[in-house]
Amino acid sequence: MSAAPDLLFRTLADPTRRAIFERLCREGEQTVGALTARSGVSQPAVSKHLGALKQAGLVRDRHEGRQTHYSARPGALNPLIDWTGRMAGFWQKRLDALDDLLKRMDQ
Amino acid sequence: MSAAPDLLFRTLADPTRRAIFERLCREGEQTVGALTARSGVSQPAVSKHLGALKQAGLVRDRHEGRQTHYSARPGALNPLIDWTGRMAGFWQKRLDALDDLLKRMDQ
DNA sequence: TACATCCATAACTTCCCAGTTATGGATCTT
DNA sequence: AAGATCCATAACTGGGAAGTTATGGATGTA
Repeated sequence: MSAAPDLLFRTLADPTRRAIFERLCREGEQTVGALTARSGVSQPAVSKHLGALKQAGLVRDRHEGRQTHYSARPGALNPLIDWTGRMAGFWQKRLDALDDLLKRMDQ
Repeated sequence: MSAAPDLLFRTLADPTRRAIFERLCREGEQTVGALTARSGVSQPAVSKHLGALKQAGLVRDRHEGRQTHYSARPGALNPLIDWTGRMAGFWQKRLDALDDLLKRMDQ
């Protein structure tokens, strides 16, 4: 069930897509048009990225008339935080084990 | 100087490569042969992944005779932790601003 | 109604990258 | 010295994904 980090890493690996997500985090809800304006790519490309972000649970969309508003869902980053924490944890655990060993050797 | 997260995300996006890094975190230093044995891919593929991990600063290598030992460098994950923290921070900051606004409207 | 705007999807092209096999240098073994 | 083992690099192939243009549905506006 470690599939969550995989999708998150894959989704955030693309710079354009990550930039869109960052903008949504910084500036809050945005329409597709607003995001397209300063993205450097075409509108369909932005829509596709937003689709990927949505599938990864990183954004929400809200329809209002003919425009769609997207907003970030930072909670979706939790599996990423967990993963990094786990990696650091393994490291620490092995350090502790080494520490123990050294203490036992010391006496 | 936000190039660090980019390289990290790109490097960790590949499942095989991330699995190698995870094993190094969990079990500590490993030779290329040991990593290849349970990786599901060929030895050259593993070498290539290790090269990518090394270039991203995620692993160290140590030569000993004809074998090369690789070990994880969890400190390299710091830019990732910073990035996620920053995203969550933006979110929180906007929540606080909203809170302020509501308070001012309330009185 | 007719036209314009906003967004999503389809169809296509291009390019990057993960994987392979082949090979060679370096080191250990006999 | 000869053979075997470990690893890295080169050369190549295939698949996927990010980008484009074209288009259409839905909604707002004249």
